[in-house]
Amino acid sequence: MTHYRIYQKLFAHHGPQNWWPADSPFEVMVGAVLTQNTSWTNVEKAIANLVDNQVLDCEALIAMSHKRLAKLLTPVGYFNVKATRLKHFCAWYAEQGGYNSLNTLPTNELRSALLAVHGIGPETADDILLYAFEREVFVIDAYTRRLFQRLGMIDGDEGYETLRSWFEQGLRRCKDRLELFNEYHALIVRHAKHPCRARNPDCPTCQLREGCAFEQRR
DNA sequence: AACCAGGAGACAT
DNA sequence: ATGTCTCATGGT
Repeated sequence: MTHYRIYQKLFAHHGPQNWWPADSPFEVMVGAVLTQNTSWTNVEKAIANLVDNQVLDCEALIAMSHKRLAKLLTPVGYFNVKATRLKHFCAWYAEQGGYNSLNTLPTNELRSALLAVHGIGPETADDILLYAFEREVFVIDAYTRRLFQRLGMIDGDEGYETLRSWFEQGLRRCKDRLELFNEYHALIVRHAKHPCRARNPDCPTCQLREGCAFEQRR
């Protein structure tokens, strides 16, 4: 089964996901940091806190105290770690001249620049590249590993870069890759949250098993 | 009441 | 290069 075929099945079953849920590229970046190992519903609460206090803004986040920021980030957990990471990111972001300035960089350079920021790892960097800077980068996360492991297409212990290039190569000839990568990653997350338990020929997991085994506890 | 959530860094081996 | 630990709230 090809990468694209699995995408088609996911799309047929779940429909368009309209990611990333945010009102601006900067909000995408903030959300990308806050959602590290954290459910999105908790991130929504923290972002609402930032909006309510009028600090969903690069300069405002830099200016405020660590203590106050950490308090607003309470719902996401790891609030001390994430307050530090957000501040590091914002300082870098402002220093680099903001969105338009960074957007002039080619994808590879922008990616290494992001990875050099404390608190931005491969997945967060790729979330930002794909959903904020609209670059053709395939995001790998734990769901992606588990799904394709259960599909028997990978071992599951491959390195991040290995998997990313595996997906990007597998989808290299597809048209509208930006939209494809955007939707594909969102669909994988959707499929993890809403596993299909019935026999469904359009479900990439059900197709191989009786009942959707993906994300089934024990 | 354990378990997981749209990970990353520090540190030891 | 490859494991293990920590960070921490909120929903199931």
